[in-house]
Amino acid sequence: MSDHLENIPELAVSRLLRYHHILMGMSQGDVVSSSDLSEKTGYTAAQIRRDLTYFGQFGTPGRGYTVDSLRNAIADVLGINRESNVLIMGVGRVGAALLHYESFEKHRFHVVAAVDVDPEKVGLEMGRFKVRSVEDLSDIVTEGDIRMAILCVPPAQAQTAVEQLVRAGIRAILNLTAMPVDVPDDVSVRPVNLAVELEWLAMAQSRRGGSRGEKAVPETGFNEKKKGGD
Amino acid sequence: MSDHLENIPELAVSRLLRYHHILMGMSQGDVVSSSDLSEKTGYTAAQIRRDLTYFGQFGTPGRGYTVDSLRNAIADVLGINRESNVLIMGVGRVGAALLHYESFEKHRFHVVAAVDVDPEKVGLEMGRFKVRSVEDLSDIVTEGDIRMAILCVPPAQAQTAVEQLVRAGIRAILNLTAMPVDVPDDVSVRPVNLAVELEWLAMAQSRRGGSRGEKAVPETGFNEKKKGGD
DNA sequence: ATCCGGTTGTGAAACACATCACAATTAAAT
DNA sequence: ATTTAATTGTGATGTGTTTCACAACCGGAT
Ligand SMILES: NC(=O)c1ccc[n+]([C@@H]2O[C@H](COP(=O)([O-])OP(=O)(O)OC[C@H]3O[C@@H](n4cnc5c(N)ncnc54)[C@H](O)[C@@H]3O)[C@@H](O)[C@H]2O)c1
Ligand SMILES: NC(=O)c1ccc[n+]([C@@H]2O[C@H](COP(=O)([O-])OP(=O)(O)OC[C@H]3O[C@@H](n4cnc5c(N)ncnc54)[C@H](O)[C@@H]3O)[C@@H](O)[C@H]2O)c1
Repeated sequence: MSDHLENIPELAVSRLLRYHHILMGMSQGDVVSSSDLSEKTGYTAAQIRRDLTYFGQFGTPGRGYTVDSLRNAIADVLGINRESNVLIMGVGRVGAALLHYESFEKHRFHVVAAVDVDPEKVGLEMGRFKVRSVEDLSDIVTEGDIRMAILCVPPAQAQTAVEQLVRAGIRAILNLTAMPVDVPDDVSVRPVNLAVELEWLAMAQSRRGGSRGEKAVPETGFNEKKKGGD
Repeated sequence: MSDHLENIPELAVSRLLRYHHILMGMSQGDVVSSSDLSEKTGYTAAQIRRDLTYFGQFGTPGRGYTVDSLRNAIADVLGINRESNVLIMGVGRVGAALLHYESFEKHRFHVVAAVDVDPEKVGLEMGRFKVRSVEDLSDIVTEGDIRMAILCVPPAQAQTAVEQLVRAGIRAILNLTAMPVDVPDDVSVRPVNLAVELEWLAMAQSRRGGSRGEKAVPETGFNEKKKGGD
């Protein structure tokens, strides 16, 4: 309960996020040992214990860690210990699927609004939402206390849409578009690109016969930087 | 053009994948320097050059690298220099969106079939596909020469569905389900979980005022290992 | 009260990775 | 032909991360 996020190794941070996620799926009262977590993650038990010592001591020797307090400690140091409201931008096939998806709630993310530029879409009821116009974006963001958005507009509109989002006050964007976007330094973008994910699989494929795919490997970063091809 | 994937540092591999992706979006004839790539990726130019020396020398001093040959060399060493056929399993909202998505072609992934368990869905025309029954899975996989699948069934069916896929001969699975799944050692799974991606953003959010989010960070690994909660 | 199996927390050593700095090389200009 | 400006490829160095191995610790059994 001492050190802060800045002094924790980047790679440890990505693992902490993983532990957190696993702990979210365990019953509060339970006790979990580093070797339990090792089995679930593929990381070594020693590494897990080391990761935890970067910011405190929570375990009891001979027993392990109590799920609840460990999860809380991690969430605390990662700064993900609060509720977040989320906006969906672009209600096409992907955006519509997201509006019917309920499972974000468990992770304390609340989808609270959806906007589209297409007059045909504005006003439609989808899931438990009414699609609103992108013209009202600023108001929606302010009223809804929204700081995060999921971007699912066509790639060609990605940059424009991001600029609208930023102007409206959004500070974090999950970019489902395959298109890289530029943002100011104080806005975070996290790209998700299924083609890239498939490429990882293709790579793993071609490794058959080489090293067995045991070792777990690190996690990807924060911001995109410049424009580039698709 | 000498060393093999196994002796390349894990972290370098993840960057190579990134370079590859960027090069895919540039015109073949062009020349690109390590500092160009540095701007686009956020990695230092020295690091990029170092990454490339792990498996050969392709540049001409004073000019840089020709896009085409560099991309090819990377694709070659990563083993992603071939076409792959892909199956969609579960044609709900997400699966249907994927069936209308064309952009995988650019990356040499070809969606060639879709299956569902629901008799209401089987036989429907979606995009340019006819949804087929999960009972015909083995035949479809064999006939279509398919080794990769994108899993978009409900979380509760994830493990069952994966077992069907593996039995049918699929060797690589992109898991869009939020549910971790077990697979044999020689099958690769790549989980994509939007809630986790949102958590990265929440984390970046809470850093405001701390370290500027400049530094690019590594990329996540191959296989899940055991079951766990959602 | 003591022992015992199991587990944590952590120094120290080993390893992997990134950065630095520059000689070698090239294309283009003169 | 020579100069110039640009850029590569890489030893050497330094930093960051993982692993090892074990003393300290805890709770429960005897
Ligand atoms: N469909 C898939 O399976 C899939 C897979 C991976 C990535 N993607 C990407 O996700 C994005 C969305 O895909 P989709 O299939 O839902 O596309 P879509 O064309 O069905 O939907 C796009 C929606 O965005 C709206 N829009 C356009 N500009 C806007 C703006 N400035 N503000 C608000 N709304 C705006 C459009 O009116 C439309 O309703 C695309 O970038 C696509 O490349 C899609
Ligand atoms: N909807 C979203 O925005 C979203 C976002 C993130 C993740 N996900 C995940 O993606 C998955 C799919 O989501 P969805 O909204 O499309 O769900 P959905 O319920 O609309 O579709 C699921 C489909 O899978 C089929 N199915 C079930 N068992 C099957 C089997 N054994 N073999 C073949 N098909 C089978 C069902 O018949 C149904 O058509 C879920 O796991 C969900 O958690 C969805």
